[in-house]
Amino acid sequence: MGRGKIEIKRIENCSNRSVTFNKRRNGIIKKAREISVLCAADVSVVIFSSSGKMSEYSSSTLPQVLEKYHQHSGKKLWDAKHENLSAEIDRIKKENDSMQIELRHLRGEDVKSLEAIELITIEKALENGLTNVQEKKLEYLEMLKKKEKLLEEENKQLTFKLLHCLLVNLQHQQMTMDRNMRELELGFHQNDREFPSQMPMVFRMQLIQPHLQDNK
Amino acid sequence: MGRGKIEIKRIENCSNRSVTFNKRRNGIIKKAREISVLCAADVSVVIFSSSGKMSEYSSSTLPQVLEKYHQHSGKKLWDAKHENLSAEIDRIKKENDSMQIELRHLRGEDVKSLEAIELITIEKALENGLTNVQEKKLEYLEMLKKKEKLLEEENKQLTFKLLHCLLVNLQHQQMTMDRNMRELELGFHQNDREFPSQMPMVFRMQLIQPHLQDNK
DNA sequence: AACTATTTATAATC
DNA sequence: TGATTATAAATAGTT
Repeated sequence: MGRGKIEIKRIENCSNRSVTFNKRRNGIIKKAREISVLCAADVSVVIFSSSGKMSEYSSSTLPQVLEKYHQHSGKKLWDAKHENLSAEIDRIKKENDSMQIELRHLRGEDVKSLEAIELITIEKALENGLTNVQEKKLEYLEMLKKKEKLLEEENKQLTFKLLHCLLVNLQHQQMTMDRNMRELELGFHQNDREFPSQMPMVFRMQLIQPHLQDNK
Repeated sequence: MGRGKIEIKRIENCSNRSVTFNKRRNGIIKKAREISVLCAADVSVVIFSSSGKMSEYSSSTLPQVLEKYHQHSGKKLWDAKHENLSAEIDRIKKENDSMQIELRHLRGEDVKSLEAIELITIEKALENGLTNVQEKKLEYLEMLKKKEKLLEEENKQLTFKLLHCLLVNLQHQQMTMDRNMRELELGFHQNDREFPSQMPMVFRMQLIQPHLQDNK
């Protein structure tokens, strides 16, 4: 139906093919809609263009139609996918079970049915694990000790620096007191209220006392 | 297209509907085949008549087309069943992973990242398991000992019975020999070759010797 | 994307 | 049912 008859074979010209595809796709979907209305039929059409674009028409929802298809054709639709999943579930479940058994054995549960050799194997495994874990614990403790030592060392150095600082401070204080004494002795009393010495006595005491406590 | 134009609405006349359905179904499937060839398209058509009869066309297999559909439309096709299975797989996999981790920890592997508290917990678990397993081993050993004792007891009784049997046997032999002696003394020589005594000497020796060894 | 000559599909009829 | 046919619809080639 058209200006000329065409052979039903792949249209090589890409843009021609695309145009024809669109026209015919619309035609099919229109026809599908018509038959579903005219004849109360349930229809699903899914079309992928050669470029991968999808079009669909479905009188009811596609899953519903597929469910019908499924009923009709005896399961063969879902099975592939479904069976893969089921198989995977089985596989994982088995893995699961064996691990569960191993765990139970390692906990010493459920060992009634075991032979002596198995018991010994499990015991070995447990002892092994225990050794490993205790080793790790030891490592951890040693690490803690090292850290402790480092901190102690740091502490020592800080204390040393602090003491040094304290000493300097004391010397400075002494010097100031000496100067004050000298000023007192020389009788510069009128300047005391207007220009107090750089660091007031109270402040000096606050700074000094904690260190004195630390040194106790 | 036909002798007259028709409105697109349900055909009430049942046989008319059936005729139209068949003609149009053939038409759609023909068109589907044509577009798939002309345009290298992937097409699936599923049609159910109002009486429930199914027709289908699919350029590749329907599951393949549906797989494509699935990829395109993101899961909404593989409904409840499928998702249940997927969810179960996820659940089991998680369970699996946690068990695997626990097992690794119990083996003392992979514990670099662990905190001290965790290490101690694992150690406790291992010690617990070890205690349990060793208990079981003890039970097993005791069971073996009991069995041993039972067997020894049984053995003793069997030995006793055997000795008794042996004694009876010896007595019987003695009696036979005595009788033979008496017969010899009484001069019944001619009967010896034709009627040898019930149990020949050689057989008696075979039966007796092993018991003598056991008794040593 | 619209047009149109022609083919194709199909509704009505036999 | 199945074949025929007049006509509607689809569409290939064209603009």
